[in-house]
Amino acid sequence: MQADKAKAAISTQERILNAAEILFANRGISGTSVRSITAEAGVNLAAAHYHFGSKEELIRRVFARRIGPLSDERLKLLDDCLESAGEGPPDLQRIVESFVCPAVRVGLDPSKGGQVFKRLIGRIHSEPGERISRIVLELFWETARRFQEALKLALPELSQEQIAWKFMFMVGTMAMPLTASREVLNRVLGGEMDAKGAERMVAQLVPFIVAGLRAPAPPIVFGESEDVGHQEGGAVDRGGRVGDLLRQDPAPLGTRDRS
Amino acid sequence: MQADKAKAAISTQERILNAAEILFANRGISGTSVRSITAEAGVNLAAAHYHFGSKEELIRRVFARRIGPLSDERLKLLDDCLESAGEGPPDLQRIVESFVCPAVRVGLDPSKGGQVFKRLIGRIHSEPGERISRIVLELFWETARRFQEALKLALPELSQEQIAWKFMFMVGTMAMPLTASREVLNRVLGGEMDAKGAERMVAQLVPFIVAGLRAPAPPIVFGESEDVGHQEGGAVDRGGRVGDLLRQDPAPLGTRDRS
DNA sequence: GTATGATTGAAACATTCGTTTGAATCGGAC
DNA sequence: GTCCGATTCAAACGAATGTTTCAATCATAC
Repeated sequence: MQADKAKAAISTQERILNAAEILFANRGISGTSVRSITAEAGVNLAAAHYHFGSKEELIRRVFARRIGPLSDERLKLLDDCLESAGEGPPDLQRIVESFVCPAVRVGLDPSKGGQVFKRLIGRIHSEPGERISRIVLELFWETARRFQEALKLALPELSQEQIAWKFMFMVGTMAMPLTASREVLNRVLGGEMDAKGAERMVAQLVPFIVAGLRAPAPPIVFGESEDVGHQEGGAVDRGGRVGDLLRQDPAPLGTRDRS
Repeated sequence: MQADKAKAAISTQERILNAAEILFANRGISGTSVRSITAEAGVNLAAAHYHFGSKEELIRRVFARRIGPLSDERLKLLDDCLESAGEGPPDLQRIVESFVCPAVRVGLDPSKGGQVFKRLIGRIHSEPGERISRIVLELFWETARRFQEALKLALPELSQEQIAWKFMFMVGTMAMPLTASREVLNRVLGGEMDAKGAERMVAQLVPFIVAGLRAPAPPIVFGESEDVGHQEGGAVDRGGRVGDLLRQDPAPLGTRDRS
């Protein structure tokens, strides 16, 4: 009874947002119609436009509802990390965990949509298209800025551009397992993906990112080759081979006929 | 004249594929209509269905045209790498370069669409939706399998699951800068993104991935805490804090009201 | 030249899209 | 009860979607 009441107490707005979230996560945004959202929500079509005005505004609300709390938690953890670091450089791993764990945890909670939120969060960082990326960017930008600042403190030897790229790599590394469909995950992993598997994923993910962030990158040189000092770890470009690889004949990727 | 002839010699099929590629990269797949493709290509609407039968088949052809040569080149570089390694373990950095550089180079070539192909390649690894991910998966799967094998040779101490996750991280790390819209890139980087900037990006990207792959990850434990041996690099989970972070109260991300 | 098959053209197909309309219904305030 | 704003409903709007049709056109072989 109480449960029924609670269920019935879900407002039309929330039901629309919940349905939209599920469909956005599964079919993408352009691939989801307002009609399918209202049908899934069990409400009238006009209700969507009555409460949100337009599909674009509905999209914004769907993402904002999740990005807001997500950003709050990320920034709270980041603040804790920065505070306990005092004057010294903050702990890199804690910065990464502050960014990654809140996003992943939502996918682990079985009481919620489970995979649904996870893929939506993943899509936040991967869904393209000018309109959508602008929505996400404006909601996500403050968090991005704060974490780049923190990375700069933890890795003071890096330039601003290097920080920006590394931050982007971090986002991408995290977004990929979150975005991937269950089908792809099962195929790549060769088995079902469960909550425990997700936990093991994070256990791999954080060290991966931390090591990547710490990796000595070649200074921004204007020549191509140069004896880069520290070979430790081997993660250093060896005399411009990457540059060479990038300058090869690009024909096989170009206008080669494949009619 | 020669140029005109060459221009005019572009078949209708190719013009459709080229236009579709550009629009897919810029607006996404669901966001691109067949009409907009044929309009951009300057051909009749019916030509698309005459040559490709359906939009789905057109999508498949657009991606196959690029993934094919891309996979060929990736695997060729990988074979070179494995061959020169002989019996011993292959060089990890060369494996990464074999995977990353062919994908990035296509975005550096100014004679082609430039950003266009790059974003399409990026989208290959990020565009979701059951249909599309299945298309990409079947085209990409062989390459994924081969590179995971190579990673297993280079990192024999890792389990199959760990290899799978690390491979996924590598794909995500690479896909993010490729997928991101120019607007996002400019915002994050604080300036225009040119060919030289892309080259610097790869110079950061490869060391990031290599270090991430090499990062000692915690063994798959069933308890939560344990003294992990090598602290080198610090990229090791310290006594289950990640696990703790993942098990916190998830309320702020859940059904919190934000009407 | 004609005949033939491949390709293109303009138009329409039925369906779905986002959005709007106006009447019907609901829940409280008075 | 009456009133009124908020909400829901069925229905329709025009535009856009993927697809099909069929005549017109092209290139080429005869």
